[in-house]
Amino acid sequence: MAPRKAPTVYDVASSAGVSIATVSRVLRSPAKVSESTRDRVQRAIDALGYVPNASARGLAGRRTGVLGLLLPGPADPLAAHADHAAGSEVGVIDDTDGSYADPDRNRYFEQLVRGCEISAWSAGYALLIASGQHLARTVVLHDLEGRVDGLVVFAGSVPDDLIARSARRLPLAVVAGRAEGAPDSVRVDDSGGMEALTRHVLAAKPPGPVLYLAGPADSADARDREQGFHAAIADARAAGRDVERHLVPTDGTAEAALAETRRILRETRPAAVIAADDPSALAALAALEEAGISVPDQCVVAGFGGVEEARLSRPTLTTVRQPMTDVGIHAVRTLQRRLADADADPVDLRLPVDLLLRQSCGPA
Amino acid sequence: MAPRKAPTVYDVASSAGVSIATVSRVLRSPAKVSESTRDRVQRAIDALGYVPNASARGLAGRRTGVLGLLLPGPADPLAAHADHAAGSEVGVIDDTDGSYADPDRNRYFEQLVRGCEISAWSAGYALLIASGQHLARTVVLHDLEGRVDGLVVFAGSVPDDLIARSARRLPLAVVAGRAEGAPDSVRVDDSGGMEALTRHVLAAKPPGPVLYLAGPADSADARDREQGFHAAIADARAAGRDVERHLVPTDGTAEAALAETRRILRETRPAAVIAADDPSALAALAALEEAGISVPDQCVVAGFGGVEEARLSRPTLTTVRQPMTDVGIHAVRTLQRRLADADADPVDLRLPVDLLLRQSCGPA
DNA sequence: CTGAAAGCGCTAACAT
DNA sequence: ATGTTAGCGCTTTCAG
Repeated sequence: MAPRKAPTVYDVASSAGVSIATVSRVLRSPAKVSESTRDRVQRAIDALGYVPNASARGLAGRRTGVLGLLLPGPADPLAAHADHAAGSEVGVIDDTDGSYADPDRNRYFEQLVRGCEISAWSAGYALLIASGQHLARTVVLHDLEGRVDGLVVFAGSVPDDLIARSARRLPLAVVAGRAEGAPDSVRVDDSGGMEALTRHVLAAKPPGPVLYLAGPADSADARDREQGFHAAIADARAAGRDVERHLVPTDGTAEAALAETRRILRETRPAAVIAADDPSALAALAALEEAGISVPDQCVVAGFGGVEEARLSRPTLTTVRQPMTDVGIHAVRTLQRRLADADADPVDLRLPVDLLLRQSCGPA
Repeated sequence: MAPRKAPTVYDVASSAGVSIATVSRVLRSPAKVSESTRDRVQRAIDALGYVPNASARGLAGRRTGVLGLLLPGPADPLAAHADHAAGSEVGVIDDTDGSYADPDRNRYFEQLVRGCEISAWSAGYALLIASGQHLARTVVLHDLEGRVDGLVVFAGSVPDDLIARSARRLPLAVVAGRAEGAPDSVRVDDSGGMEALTRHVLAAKPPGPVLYLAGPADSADARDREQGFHAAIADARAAGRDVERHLVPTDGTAEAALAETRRILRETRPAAVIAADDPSALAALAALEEAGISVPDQCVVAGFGGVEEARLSRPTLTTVRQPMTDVGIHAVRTLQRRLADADADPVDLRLPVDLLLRQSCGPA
């Protein structure tokens, strides 16, 4: 069953006794064709099983109808999800018992892909995905450029100068970060999320110092979160509260977090541990358990990210959920916007996050 | 900064003082061009930032260089993963403590996407993904047909007759199931996996009957798994062992599994519960705990699927991990195969699964 | 080794 | 309302 040659507009046209222009019209602007011929053409299309050739369309119409998504090395998500209004309020979901059944939590990339996919198809675009790792990143980006009308690029998946070069050629939105030279970006509100989280922790913790596991200093996310942390602390102090804090830079790995927490526990007895990421928070949880310090009674703990383990740990971990599906949705919208108006103002969206209250910070 | 018109082969040609044919040659078959002109052309390409237009290429070369992946309503995965040889041995991984740190476990679709993506790009194809839900499925499939050289379709994401129609036009591989009319398919070895799992359970369980939560009868996967279960039981009996079994059909939901298990526990005291899916197994675990039956001492439990929760439950759940990344990889390979030879023999790959031994079935 | 030229299938003026 | 026609940018014989 060798795939036979696909029928073209010419086949449809002659079969329906019209010109190819008319065939094209019934496909693109049916209103311009009389109902009778429209029906005749449509019948021919169905009979022949005609499917328009996207390459020819793309060439003639100088648009591909495809948007690209470039991710770093691994993953991508795509699960059922309600849109998240692009306001600035921090949503609060009580998930003390870890039963908050958002089916696609944590699946960071999967959610992002899903969001882009939903948004792209509903805008009439197909979605091409690629991760800049298998092949030289530059090759992939380059290849993508010739295939799409716009590009969503995950921050850091490819060097900034390459992003800048591509951004000069086509609409490009950076997600989960920024890139010099790319006008548009969509990310979550890291600092606002951490500030809200810290505020919550400060309200829940017993008396004593706050330990902050900061993550790598070369990560923009980590820096933003830390800034939110400091803001909340400053606020509390301004309100007359005396808060002692210990800043602990780590490389962002759970191992480092574990080692650092253990070390600290030998010197101090923290009343709260806040980590810039969930794995580190979970590591801290483990270190505290080792030390016989009970969570949340003697020390509260909180993370950032919303990974699945945070929901299933014991105690379950209070954390911040990142609306990646929305990031994807908005990134594509940004693309459409710029596709419609190349000179639109640059946008740097910061989507609000959700605080997930769980056992590690005590009763909600 | 309005995106300016992209340079074409003509621009490169005139800039390098050659014909467009030569430009095309340095891109497609560099060997046919003398080194000096090749360098000259390459310099022009770099200087102009020329990127070939995929639509024009697709039209002229009558191949798009794109493969499509059609998924059902939701999700898609994509995580780091080692290739899985397509043999027929059931891999066994001891994961009693739930620390088996495969980063992409459970992420069913994500892994599939990832596999397709890896495989497609390494074969020189881009990957277009779509899920047949937002828009009418038929529209998506149709649209996809005009854009790609081959299609991977998740079983059930679109009606079989549509799949058959598309399969007549282009190489199409069905994954995670079969579809009438599509010659090629790639899925996991459900029956072999369940057979191995059951064998393991039979060896580990205390004396007493085996409960099998079968899942929905209209699911081909569920039927295959049940067949594997029966095969293992028959084997044990043939070996002279006396095994009592209780078959319990469910609708595949955890709720049904919970209710059924509770009901059964009022009448019988099983020594083992095997479920055709992880959520059901976890539900059974809960029902057993309620009834004060200790797992694995008094009753062992096993699931199928390898979801994340199975790793994090207490006790951790023995289950079968499905190599979805490999399914994706092989699906794309199948496509390539048929792209190369439209009359190749049909293939129905059954990829081997891994048994994850955990606490719910006692010490490994 | 290189150039000329004929499409690939479709869209979008421009005619009629 | 419908037909004619000129490309869109690239690949690929076919000559030279």
